[in-house]
Amino acid sequence: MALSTQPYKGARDFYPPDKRFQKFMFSVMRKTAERYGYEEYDAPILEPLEIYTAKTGDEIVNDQTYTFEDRGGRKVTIRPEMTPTVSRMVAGKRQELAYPLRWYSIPNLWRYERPQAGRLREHWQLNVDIFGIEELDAELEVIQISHEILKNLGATDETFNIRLNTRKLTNYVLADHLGLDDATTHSASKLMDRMHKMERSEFVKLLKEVMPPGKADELVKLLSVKELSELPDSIKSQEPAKRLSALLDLLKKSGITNASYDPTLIRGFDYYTDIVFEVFDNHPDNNRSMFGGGRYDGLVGMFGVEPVPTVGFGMGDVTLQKFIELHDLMPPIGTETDLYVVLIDEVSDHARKVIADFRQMGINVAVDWESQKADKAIKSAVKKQIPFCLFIGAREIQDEQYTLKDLATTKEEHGSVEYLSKVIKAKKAGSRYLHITG
RNA sequence: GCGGACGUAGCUCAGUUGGUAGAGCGUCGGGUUGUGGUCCCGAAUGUCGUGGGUUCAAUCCCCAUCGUUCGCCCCA
Repeated sequence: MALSTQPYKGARDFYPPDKRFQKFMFSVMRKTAERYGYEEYDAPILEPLEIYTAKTGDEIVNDQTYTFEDRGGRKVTIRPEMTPTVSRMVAGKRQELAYPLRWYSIPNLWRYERPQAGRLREHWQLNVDIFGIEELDAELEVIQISHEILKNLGATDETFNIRLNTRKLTNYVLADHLGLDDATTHSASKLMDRMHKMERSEFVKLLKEVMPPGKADELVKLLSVKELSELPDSIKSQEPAKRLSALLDLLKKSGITNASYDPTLIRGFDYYTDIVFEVFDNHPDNNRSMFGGGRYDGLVGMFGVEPVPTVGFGMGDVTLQKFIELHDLMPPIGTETDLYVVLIDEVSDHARKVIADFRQMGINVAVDWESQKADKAIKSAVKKQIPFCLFIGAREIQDEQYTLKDLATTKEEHGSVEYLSKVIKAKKAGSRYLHITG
């Protein structure tokens, strides 16, 4: 019985071209985060189950995560998200860290679920968090970073939009303004989160099943506003509304033209305490939320230390890749190998020395040790997308002038190792694919 | 966890109202033994996802199972 060559359900193999693309995405993420002074951290992929159950307080965690018992009888979970982990790390050094902390990471995360479009069991997610700032500057900075990553990937403001809301305002509207009890507030907010996914009449019908019809009608009216200013005075005069309004203003002043208020925005996690945001793809074939984040001031405090105000977001690679493909932002990404050496006659000490010299010059060299025929070696190099071929045969060895072939232009030139290295480097520098410099 | 669709060559797929299969692309070889992408010629490759059932006979029908995929629940 032959073994299957397929990767595990819901997980992916990254063949070199896939990995190249991933490295490209990650490098844009890293460079953008670092431009804002964020530092990279990492942590174990395994965590004690409790850091997830304590937060959500539910057994759902058991059903939707990879959890097992280790040989010491400990319940262990493969991390499904990074936020509890980073909160744990901050809490662990609560007193000695220099605030504000600006941290980022690109962890591999796992959840036990049925795979579907844009959602696998395994994915990578950029996590950007700022700890220790209560003011809106934290929200502004984090949203700027997420906006700028998309821009640095080549996206324009027209291709996506940023929606904002605040948990506090939603709670005020449901609990205080409409006077709903806790259970009704909860079920109403779950419905609100799905409002855009259904017909309006369907939404109203479902809403009326959980609350008095009059209140449902009023809620629908409040959820239909496009701007904070359209809300009744009694609501928009509340602190959370003013705060959100100020943030929207700051975003506009920062040149972000695609951010707006969305009263239906909730986000699934319970740990958000105030402002939340989500980034939506504007492409008709992918009209969905790509990623988001918000303020969660209470999570660090769960570890028994003084709480730390925190704002962060998570950006997954699967949805981001879909965005890049749909908007045709995929850059040509070649191999890291610069040069494919073809030994025409035989492997000589001279040829070995030449190969070593190229490497010494900083050129990434692969050698075609076996193929005697030049045409096969060239085909192989083309297939590997290596930009240059170098021929070393009797002629070259004799006059120490080697033959370099540019596989894209088919042009050849002869020269010393030093000269040809410069030619290769010049071409490499010209093919920079990042939209961000450095 | 629930429901739909699908599973035939490396890839994309055709096919058989039940008699053990085909195309295109790709791969490999040759034309062209120091030069690729074009062209021409030739070749290889399948337990028709897996297991069981019905049948003289199953890739086809039935059941189960695994996998892929889309959606629901849930929500990175």
